[in-house]
Amino acid sequence: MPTNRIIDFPAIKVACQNCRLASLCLPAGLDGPDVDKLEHLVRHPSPLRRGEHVFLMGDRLTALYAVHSGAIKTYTISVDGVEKILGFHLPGELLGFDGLGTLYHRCSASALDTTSVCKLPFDRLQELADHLPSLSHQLQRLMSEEIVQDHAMLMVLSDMSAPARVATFLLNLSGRFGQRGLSAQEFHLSMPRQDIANYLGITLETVSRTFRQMQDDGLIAVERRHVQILDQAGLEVLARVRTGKSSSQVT
Amino acid sequence: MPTNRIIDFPAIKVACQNCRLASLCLPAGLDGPDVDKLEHLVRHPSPLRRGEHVFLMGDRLTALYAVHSGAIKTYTISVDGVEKILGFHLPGELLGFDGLGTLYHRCSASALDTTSVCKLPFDRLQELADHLPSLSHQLQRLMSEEIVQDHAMLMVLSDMSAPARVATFLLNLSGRFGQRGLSAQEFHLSMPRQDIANYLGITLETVSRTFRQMQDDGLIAVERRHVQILDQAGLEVLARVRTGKSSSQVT
DNA sequence: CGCCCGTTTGAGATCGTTCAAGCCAGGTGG
DNA sequence: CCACCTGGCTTGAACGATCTCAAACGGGCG
Repeated sequence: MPTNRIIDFPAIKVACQNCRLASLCLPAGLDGPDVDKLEHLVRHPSPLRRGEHVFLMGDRLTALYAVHSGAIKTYTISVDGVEKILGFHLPGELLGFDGLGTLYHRCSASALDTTSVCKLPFDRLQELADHLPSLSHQLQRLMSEEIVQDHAMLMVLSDMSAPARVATFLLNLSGRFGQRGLSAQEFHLSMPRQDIANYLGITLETVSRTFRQMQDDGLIAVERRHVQILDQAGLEVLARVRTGKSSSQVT
Repeated sequence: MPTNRIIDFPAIKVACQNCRLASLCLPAGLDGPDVDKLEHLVRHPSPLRRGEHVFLMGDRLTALYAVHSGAIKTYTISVDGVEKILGFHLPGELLGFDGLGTLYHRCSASALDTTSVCKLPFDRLQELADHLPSLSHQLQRLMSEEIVQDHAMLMVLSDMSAPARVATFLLNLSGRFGQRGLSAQEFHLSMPRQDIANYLGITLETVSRTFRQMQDDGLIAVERRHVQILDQAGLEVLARVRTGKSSSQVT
């Protein structure tokens, strides 16, 4: 692997203080001076290329990571070698919480695109959190939100028809892009169809067919990785179509 | 609702110090004196009857709860009124982590059987944790483990055939009963078929048929709520039968 | 004793998968 | 600059696991 010396990054100063994502990330809810302390322990490894890993399942947990730019997928490999994608992570989101129990990573994380991350060495982060309740609480909040997200995903996977899953996925991405100041109507999918399918618990053919159907219905315009949301309300209706499964209805 | 005064509980002193479940619960990893401090804030509400709630989705989070005896289910109701069961909680397990982000409960929790819980008032718990890093870390660990569990469930729901789901469910319960010093081979299902089905993302008819098939295959003996595991290895094999779904195989 | 609810069992319908072929864009080499 | 090749994506047709609908069963409780 030749060392790429054409681009040099030292000039780019990434600081939580002036990061547009601070309100979505770990600094949220911290006082200025506390953000300063947090910032002193953040490291900025050189950007990852597509497919490179942030950490691998089984690695000792040495740090938590925040996505700074690009996109990351987290996934596990089951005993029989099947990959299951657990989530896609956009700028401002933290990775690694599932390793805090055992201090070993329980899933792998790899870049979907050229991606830069902020590294938060765990020992030092923990030490700081022990002295800053506000930081400790913020970590707690973020973990809690991950649990809530996972619960939402459980609902998607157990209850929803394929079109509802895809609609939910697009709306979720759209909302997250919007939060980050990007267009919520038009965006780029950094993951292949296979990964979307895996994440949603359906096949890539079904994803493809569903995209087409949505396009024919005028809900979206999709061209390979480029997606445009034409009828958000329509998607929201579609997202509510359950499979049924005789789930107990509470009226 | 008549007040039941036949049984009186004051004589029953529930203390973390001599609770058989301490090693699975919040006191795990705390020093003796710290357990003592924790114990001073624990409250013991009178037992819940089947169907009674520990908390409701939308309630302000005032406490975390540990199951002391019995069993609890947590579930959400989606906008269109469909119930989705997120988990079953056995003695020693904590509830409420999903409310730490917003300070409102994001799911409901109800008793599957007569159940007693230990109530941990949140303000006081947080305050104590701010001064006891070991408690804070233990909370962190438990939340992390919940995330890991949810991830395992995502895998079950997106990848597995109905028989594999049921087998996984039985093995999971079996293991948890074993950890608690109960029989891992023979146990009681405190939840109806409908709830098992809902939790596993299949229909109650499929659960019923799968139980029958497993019984015919000599893997289990099942009689209504009573289950006996006859061939654990066989169940483990069954639990690995995926639906396929063209998931990327990593060999 | 009889009702009711949870459960079992059966037969047909359906959604999504499977398998298979073709397409398109981007990169490579002539 | 173009032909070719590759990998990701699309499209089609048939199959099958699981759902749906429906009916019967049985244990527990009033």
